[in-house]
Amino acid sequence: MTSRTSATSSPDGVAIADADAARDGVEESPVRHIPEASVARLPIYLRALTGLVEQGTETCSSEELATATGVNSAKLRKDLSYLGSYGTRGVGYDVAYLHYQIAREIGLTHDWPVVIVGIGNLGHALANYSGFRSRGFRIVGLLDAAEELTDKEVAGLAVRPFDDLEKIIAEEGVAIGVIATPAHAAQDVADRMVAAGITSVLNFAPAVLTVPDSVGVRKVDLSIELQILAYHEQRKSEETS
Amino acid sequence: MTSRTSATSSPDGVAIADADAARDGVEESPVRHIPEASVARLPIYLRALTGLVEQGTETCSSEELATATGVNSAKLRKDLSYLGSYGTRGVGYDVAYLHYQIAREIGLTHDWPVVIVGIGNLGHALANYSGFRSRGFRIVGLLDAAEELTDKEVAGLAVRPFDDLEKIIAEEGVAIGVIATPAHAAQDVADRMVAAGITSVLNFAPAVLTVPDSVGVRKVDLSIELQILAYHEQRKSEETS
DNA sequence: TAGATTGTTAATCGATTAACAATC
DNA sequence: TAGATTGTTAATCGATTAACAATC
Repeated sequence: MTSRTSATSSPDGVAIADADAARDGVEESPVRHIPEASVARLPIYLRALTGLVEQGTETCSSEELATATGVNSAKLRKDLSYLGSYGTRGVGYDVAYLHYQIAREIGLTHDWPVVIVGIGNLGHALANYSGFRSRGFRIVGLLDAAEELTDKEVAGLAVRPFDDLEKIIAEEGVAIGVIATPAHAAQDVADRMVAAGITSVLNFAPAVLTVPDSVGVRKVDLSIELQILAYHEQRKSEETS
Repeated sequence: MTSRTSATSSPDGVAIADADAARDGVEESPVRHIPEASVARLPIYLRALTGLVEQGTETCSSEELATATGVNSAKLRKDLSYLGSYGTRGVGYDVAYLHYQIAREIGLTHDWPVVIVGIGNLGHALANYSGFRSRGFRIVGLLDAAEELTDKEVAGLAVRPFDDLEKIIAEEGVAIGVIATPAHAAQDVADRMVAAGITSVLNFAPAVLTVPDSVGVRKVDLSIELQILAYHEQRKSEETS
């Protein structure tokens, strides 16, 4: 409820969202609820649209966008219909306009300061990942508990001691934290993030995190995907029909 | 249908699965179909069980395992019931036994040689990721098109030119390939992998891959997860109730 | 036998998708 | 007007979960 306090009281103009939120809140009344499965596909459509914009394509049909993203076209139209009616019957969608509407819906028209904790191989890769910066995410802190990493430069940023966490979160108004530490450290990092005001956590550590209900957590597990592939691979060789 | 040819004709004993498959095929008749959503949770249960084994816990209830994994206990029991009846009413599950059964179901009791193509930051992180090795995945090739990387040592393996792909796949009987290249190179890499006999692809590149139906593809997109978090983060600040 | 916990049933919920009326 | 394509309906499919009989 009263969660984003530190994220909105930023002194240096990074503070976000609330003015827009108030406006949007007035105009779109019934708190449109977009199904989780649809939300998860919006970034996929967005990337395909970015590609079309770069190609100079001005208009596309749901069929074309569906092919480009590997999604069923009826599903795609239904997904888009949750956002509003941004297409034109008989014509299709204006690429640039739809791109903007999806970006706005996801929140990518905001500025999202992010901290990454744990600058091992993975943290290093994440810090350099261009897909973050290009989508409104701004890395404002790389932190690691290992003293030997302090002040080393990674992706143009000096690594800082983990104990600077609270200070950076407060100064920059950080709402989103990324955990790329070993499993045993993850819960402690999450606790400190939450205490400092972070309300969304992206967890790469192989650990289940306990956080208050008001805090969003998503988990990426590299080995789980590989295991799911192995399961299907094994099934293929078992096919004796 | 006739897909895994090169993966099974390996000359050096890496060839896998087929003997086991024949045996299993005889014993478990009706080609048990495990729902996709359940398959995706098996690795999560497996990890929790690994933790319990390490703690020396011998038995656990569905309730305990559910709490440890953040899953509803009824759902967990239903998931496990697809594998067989491995629990004891009134008692719970034998941790070591259940661990083995899940590992066997996923295929982690096999040896899975894997190649990684694209040794940038992410490929580097993947090569060093301990979660692969500890689960039966064995990295047998790190490949990159950039000549300046050739013969550099990463995770104890010399990086090899991309053109060695077919040779390594044939020699080692590789069925699973990991793509960690930039988006523009991903489809070409996938095509060459498939032509060389690979039947499962884990794709980290931000691109939609086109492969034959017989080839399994899973996609991990780091920025998509962050965008989904941003969506929910934005919704939190819009709550005007 | 009494207590505990599994494995399964069945109700519910949510997601997918073919089909088509609306409309450009 | 004719052709094209959206936005929506409704049927279907799959996943979740409370409840409980089976059974240790």
